[in-house]
Amino acid sequence: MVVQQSHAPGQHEANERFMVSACSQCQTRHLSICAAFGTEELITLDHVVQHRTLPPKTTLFDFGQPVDAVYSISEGTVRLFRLLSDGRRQIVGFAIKGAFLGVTLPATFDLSAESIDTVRMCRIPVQTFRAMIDEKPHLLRKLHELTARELQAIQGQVILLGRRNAEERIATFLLAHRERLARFSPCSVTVPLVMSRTDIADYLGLTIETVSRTISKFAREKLIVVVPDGVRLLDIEKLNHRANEA
Amino acid sequence: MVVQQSHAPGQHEANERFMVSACSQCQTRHLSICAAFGTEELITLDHVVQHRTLPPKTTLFDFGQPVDAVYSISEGTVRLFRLLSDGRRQIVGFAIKGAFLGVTLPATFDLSAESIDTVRMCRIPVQTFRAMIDEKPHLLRKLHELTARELQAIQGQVILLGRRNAEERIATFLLAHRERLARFSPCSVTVPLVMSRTDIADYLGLTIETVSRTISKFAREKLIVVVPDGVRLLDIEKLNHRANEA
DNA sequence: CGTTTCGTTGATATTAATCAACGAGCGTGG
DNA sequence: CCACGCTCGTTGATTAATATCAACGAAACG
Repeated sequence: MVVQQSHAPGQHEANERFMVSACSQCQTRHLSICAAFGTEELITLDHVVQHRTLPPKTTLFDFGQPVDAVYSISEGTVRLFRLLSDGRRQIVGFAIKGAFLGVTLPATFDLSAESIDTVRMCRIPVQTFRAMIDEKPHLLRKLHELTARELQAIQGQVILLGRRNAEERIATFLLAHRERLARFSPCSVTVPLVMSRTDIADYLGLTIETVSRTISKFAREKLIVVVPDGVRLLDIEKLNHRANEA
Repeated sequence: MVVQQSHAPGQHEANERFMVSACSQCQTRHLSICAAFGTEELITLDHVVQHRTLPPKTTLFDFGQPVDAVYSISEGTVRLFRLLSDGRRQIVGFAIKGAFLGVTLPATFDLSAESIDTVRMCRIPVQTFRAMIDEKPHLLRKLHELTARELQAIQGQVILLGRRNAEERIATFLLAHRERLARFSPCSVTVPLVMSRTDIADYLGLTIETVSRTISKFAREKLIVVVPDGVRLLDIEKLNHRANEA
């Protein structure tokens, strides 16, 4: 669904001539909704998909906007959020490699989305996508599966926000984020955090100060070490215990 | 999907002889997933569906249990929740008439469910349901639609729990609950609350005391009146303002 | 090199939780 | 039928957790 990596200007066209399908070569394909496509469908897809690279802090779409396209993220991190009228923000999730934005196929976006770092993505016009769903029950099945997975994930978020304290939230977040990233990068105790403390705070229903203090506390207790753009988990055992406290 | 109402013992068999399909006579059919079924399918359904009436405070299923059946609620209220090991409870939703439990088709239940009051429901063995989905793309479409709607609803819950204070939560809950109930009963300013204050607290991520105090405060301010088993909304305008404060 | 953003830390304020007491309603059993 | 014991909701007093306000240093940025 996305070409493997950026090419020198001249090389790009060359690739298009040689490759049967750029989407079929896509590294994130098997992680994404595109895993549901067969070879011919991928070729069809090549003609409708728009590959885009977004700089950091770019809006993908805004809450309430009519849905004109759906997105598959192939690199980078996107924050999905809602703003209250007074500026309070709740981040509902971080979309990373393989994420599909638009599982609910709403008429208007039910969330806003912004790139955090540089994001590569595939944009599919929604009418095209709907047409494909109508043709292929298999795709609808995959879409339902993705929606179901998302629903289950967000149920966890509800429990976190409703009934867990600051320490449990941070510990849970670090462990869960590591887990998510482990799907690609070899499983490491170093958890890269491309999002800011403010993003983490708005995701966990806390303030930036509480996030900072709790991370500092964990560091003081030697559960983690803060490293540039992330944390290294020193004691996953104990961290897990702090996540499921009591 | 469910017969209209309970019958005298002898009458029940009589009805079965006369009616083409009990499910086709179901009052809640058009509100539920069964709206996706055609006439012949409803007849098929009659043979696999188990109609059950549960007394209050009865477990429908427990978190982690293998999913053996899915449920359609035709009367009463069910609480859907997760328990933490120390007894903290987070209610994720209240299922009422027309609700379908099992939209994500998981292998094991991702929530626990208990009747709050007397609940009438239709139980469909999961393998039967899966088989129907495999045959009918239309049903899968409906299921996806339900899952999507649920996902959108729970996103609202995340925003509520993450970024709204006690007053906003209570006001939002009362208005939203009224809205949900308005689908059946003629739209009234009286909101029946079958669930206890503890249930409301566990749904809104608060304590029972905070719920009680906030409701009392709204009553003192003449926004609502507490009536037996519910509240009457006196000033929906202002209540709405309190819900979306700032 | 100034300026802005970001993360950290400290002091204080505020919200909601906790602890505690009480009264009303309800079901049970004497 | 009444008395007892529950559960439930309410309210008050206090505590604890987290938010808010404020200051600062370091890194990033133009």
